[in-house]
Amino acid sequence: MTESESATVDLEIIVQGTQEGKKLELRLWLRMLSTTKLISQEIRRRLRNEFGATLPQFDLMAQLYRERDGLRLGELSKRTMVTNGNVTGLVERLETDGLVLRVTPDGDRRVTVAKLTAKGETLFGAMAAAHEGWLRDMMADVDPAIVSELWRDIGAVKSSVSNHLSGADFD
Amino acid sequence: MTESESATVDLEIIVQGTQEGKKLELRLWLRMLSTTKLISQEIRRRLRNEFGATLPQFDLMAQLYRERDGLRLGELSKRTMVTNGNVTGLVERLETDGLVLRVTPDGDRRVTVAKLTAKGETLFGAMAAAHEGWLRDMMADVDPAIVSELWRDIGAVKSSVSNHLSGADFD
DNA sequence: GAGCAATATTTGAAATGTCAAAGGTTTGGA
DNA sequence: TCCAAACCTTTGACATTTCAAATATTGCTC
Repeated sequence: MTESESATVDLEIIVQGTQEGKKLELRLWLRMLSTTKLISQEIRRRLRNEFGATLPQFDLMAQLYRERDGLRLGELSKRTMVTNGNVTGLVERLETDGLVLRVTPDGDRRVTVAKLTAKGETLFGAMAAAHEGWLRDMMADVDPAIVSELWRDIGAVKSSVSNHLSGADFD
Repeated sequence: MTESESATVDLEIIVQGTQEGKKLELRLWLRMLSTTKLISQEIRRRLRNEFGATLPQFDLMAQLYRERDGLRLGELSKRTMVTNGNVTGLVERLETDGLVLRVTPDGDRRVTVAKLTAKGETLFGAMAAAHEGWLRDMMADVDPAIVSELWRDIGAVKSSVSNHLSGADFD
């Protein structure tokens, strides 16, 4: 490549958005992923140390907490973004710990509905309060206005992604 | 609770920032988590369908791709944010597939260094190119200026989180 | 030079994760 | 009515995940 060609290329890069423009989406994704991992690990560690629970269990219980009548396993699977087979084992273990109850409704015997027990509700209440505090602490250095902006803009990302999925997925 | 008390509470909520203000960090976290899961699942599906690879394998190979001399397993563990024990199995399977090579350097026999094989480099090159394209596609509806902003602001979140970890973690 | 702390990886147990196939149940025509 | 398609959950094979304990090696100290 001659010098003049090189200069031309550089100009084009600058015009198009400067190097970073090229892989912006990739860089955003890597940063989202590492940040999410960091926060997840911290929450996982605290849930384990303070409540003896796991993050997936917490997620599942969160869904049941706001649906006091319980949820079908398939519905739980959608809401937690966890596969059906996985939900089976998850609920199984929570039932063993007395936090969740499984019921088969009269109308349709294909269905299994999971509900929080009283013990489950109590435990989740405590975990949820702590969880919210942990997040506030972890994000304490971030301007609330920025937090708001992020919430909105990540919503836009989620929308875009939802509209460009290859599989049979949709939100 | 009387009606007047109830009204007072409502007013306070509004003054303080309207319901949403209260749990902003929690809401941001939930949205980050679900968005990350969504993107991860899409990438995982495509890696599997088009290359027969898994996301953790892809991540690990990405680190080795930019360090042609290889990396010690402990270093791989830090960079991929995966535990030591996990790296062992991951590298083991990649070695079985002929994508990665394990070497023990002369100087220190405690150490294992993993390197990409020629086959591994070729495969990863193809995966990386596709991967970048998938991300561009998925985020196609998001204004590049927003993507840039998100990259910066999520960096701020990551910083804040890093400074408020309970364990012996730091970045 | 013997022993002990520090370092690096592996191992083992338990939980989570995916996918595909298999099991029951319901439902809606023919 | 019967049966095939659709629906819901479970199962089984395998990969990934964490944590803690076990191994192996090095390096330092006395």
